[in-house]
Amino acid sequence: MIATYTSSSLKAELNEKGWRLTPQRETILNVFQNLPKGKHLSAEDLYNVLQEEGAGISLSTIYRTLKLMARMGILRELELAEGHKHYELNQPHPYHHHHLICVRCSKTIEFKNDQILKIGSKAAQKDGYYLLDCQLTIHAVCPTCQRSLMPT
Amino acid sequence: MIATYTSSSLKAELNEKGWRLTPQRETILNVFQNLPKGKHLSAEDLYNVLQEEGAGISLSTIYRTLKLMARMGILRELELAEGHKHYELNQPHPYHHHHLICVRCSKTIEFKNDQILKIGSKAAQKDGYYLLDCQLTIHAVCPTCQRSLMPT
DNA sequence: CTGCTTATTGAGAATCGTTGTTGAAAAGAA
DNA sequence: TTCTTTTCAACAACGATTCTCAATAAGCAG
Ligand SMILES: [Mn+2]
Ligand SMILES: [Mn+2]
Ligand SMILES: [Zn+2]
Ligand SMILES: [Zn+2]
Repeated sequence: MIATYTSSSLKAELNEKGWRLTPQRETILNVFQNLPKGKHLSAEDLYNVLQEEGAGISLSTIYRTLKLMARMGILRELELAEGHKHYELNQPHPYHHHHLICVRCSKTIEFKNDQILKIGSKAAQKDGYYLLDCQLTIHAVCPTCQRSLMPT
Repeated sequence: MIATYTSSSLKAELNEKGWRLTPQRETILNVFQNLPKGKHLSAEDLYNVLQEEGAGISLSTIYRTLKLMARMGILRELELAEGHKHYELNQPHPYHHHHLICVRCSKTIEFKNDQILKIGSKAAQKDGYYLLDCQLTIHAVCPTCQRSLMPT
């Protein structure tokens, strides 16, 4: 987990594995770096953001880039109970955080806890795994949905 | 989180919300209750198991039941990096556990940690959420895949 | 037990997020 | 530059999940 990527550190990390730095990849990383705290983007969200900014990157490239960056540990891939994945920068302590999700309305709250990352690192290390991301996901029912009479 | 459901405790919990106990729901819960430790089932896995057992339950019903039971907190819905969801019984301490997943080959290891559930409960409680499930998911690269020269 | 109301089922069609395929363009090496 | 390899955009294809709807059967009140 690197705190902030620059063009050249991104290039270095890509080249190390035989990949290339393209304008598209640089642009996409930039969007995530300038994202407000607590904001998560789906592939389609990102596509729309880029359209508005005039940087028309194809959906295919977006999907490929998101997956690539998630596998490199640059982005976190989140399942926020909406039928599609969301992504955000994978930042180290003290920005590292977790998600509390309402399974009914999908409202999501972020929270921090210093122990989690330690527990996760230790678990990965114990079996010789190289840690990419460590997320505590809490599925729950929010106060509003608890009050709602509607079942389901 | 209830340790073991019987026909009647399941019925009670369903009826409380205006739902009904059907033979299909009872059968499906039974499959999970008799599943070997560490085994997870996808919707299609479950469909096949039921076919072999002679209890032909339709895929539609399986999907509906899995979602229902996950929302009730009876089952856990897991994202094990294979493009589809997996399910297992949602059991309390000391059976409650977490998952360490290789993002390349999807190999999954289960591990336990007593603190996690406490941390999760506290986080949910703080915001008035009703806890259903709490899972620490670790994305990593397994030793074998680290050695493999193949990128991606 | 009987009948009524309404949740649930099964079969298949439909949806939609994601992945695969292709020829063209761009990056990196020499 | 020139050659080789990777990446791109566009669109087709895929597959997991959801939806639709007529038929069935829980649950409940009498
Ligand atoms: Mn977040
Ligand atoms: Mn498990
Ligand atoms: Zn809610
Ligand atoms: Zn692996």
